[in-house]
Amino acid sequence: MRKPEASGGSATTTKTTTTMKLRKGLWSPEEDDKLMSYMLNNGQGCWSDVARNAGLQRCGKSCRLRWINYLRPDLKRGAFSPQEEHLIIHLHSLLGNRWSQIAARLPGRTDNEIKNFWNSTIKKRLKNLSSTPSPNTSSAGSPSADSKPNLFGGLLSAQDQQQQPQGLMDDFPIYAPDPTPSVIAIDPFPFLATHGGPFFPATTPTFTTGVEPGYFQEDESFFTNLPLLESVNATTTTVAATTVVTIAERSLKTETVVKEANHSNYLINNINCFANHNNISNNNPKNDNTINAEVGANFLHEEFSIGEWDLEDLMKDVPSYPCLNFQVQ
DNA sequence: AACTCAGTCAACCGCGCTCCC
DNA sequence: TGGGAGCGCGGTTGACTGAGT
Repeated sequence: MRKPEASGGSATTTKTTTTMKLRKGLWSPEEDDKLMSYMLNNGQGCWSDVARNAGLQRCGKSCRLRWINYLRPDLKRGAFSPQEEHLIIHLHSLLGNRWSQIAARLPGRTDNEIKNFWNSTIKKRLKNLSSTPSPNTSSAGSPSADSKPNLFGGLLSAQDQQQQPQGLMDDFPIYAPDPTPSVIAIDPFPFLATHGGPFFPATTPTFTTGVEPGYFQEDESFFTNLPLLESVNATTTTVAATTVVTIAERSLKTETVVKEANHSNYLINNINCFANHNNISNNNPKNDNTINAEVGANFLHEEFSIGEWDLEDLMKDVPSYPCLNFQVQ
């Protein structure tokens, strides 16, 4: 971050507005106040006019950025929720580095925020995962190709997943439409429910295992309509537990190949790890932040490849939010 | 307490697109 | 049709911060 130039510094000269040196660097609270009150009173217009009329010695571009990334009243503050993380990963797998398009589908988040989050957190995590050998490979002597890294700090193997008793994965949250019908129960945008968002009912339903009648299934819900790459490839059997991993890896342009392995304990560790990550207890999965989704039994154990797809077609059912176009009428 | 270093994130930069004259 | 202005976007920078030593 840059230090704000001292108010009244080089910018406050006797020069005319047009020749006045424009300020750079961090915004002072006074500047924020000016821009905020101007925007609330006048709405968005030509940004150079905004800068001029609001009495700011900033370029219009800087004003625009400050407004979009910081002052906009509909911004959501705070850390990304696990659901948002997953959604970002999923959308990134579909859209690539089109941060603005990803942000348009994450209400209250800015492209800059998402970009930073991706570059600082997710990217690094993926990098670590891609280079993390399986701890069970000590006997094998080399990192196992049978193991599958996940984003949540461990490794999953396909056979682990296959061999786990059904129900073990019940707390593993997913957002991708599963081939099995009884899936998906995450509210990615609780504030939308609170504030009567465009795609969710005014009251947040309690998400429990299985389908919420008349909710995700009947509405044009976000997640059930989110095109999953697997569905794009049409022939791939999907397992929820590996979906995030798969998508993330795809985003790194790596082809996912899941083979059989024998790391059952690892799966358990990973489930617990992820449950902890989401503040979920396997014994008592229901709390205020419950992410409770049932995964199908179709654990992935087949190979699939990355194909090309039509972006517009992929995204046609994914709602976007006009939050980047705030304008006072 | 002092220092180092990695992580975070606000802001800038440059490019490309669109619109208008 | 060409050029300039404005805007949006993605990449990058660099100051700040907190953890580790």
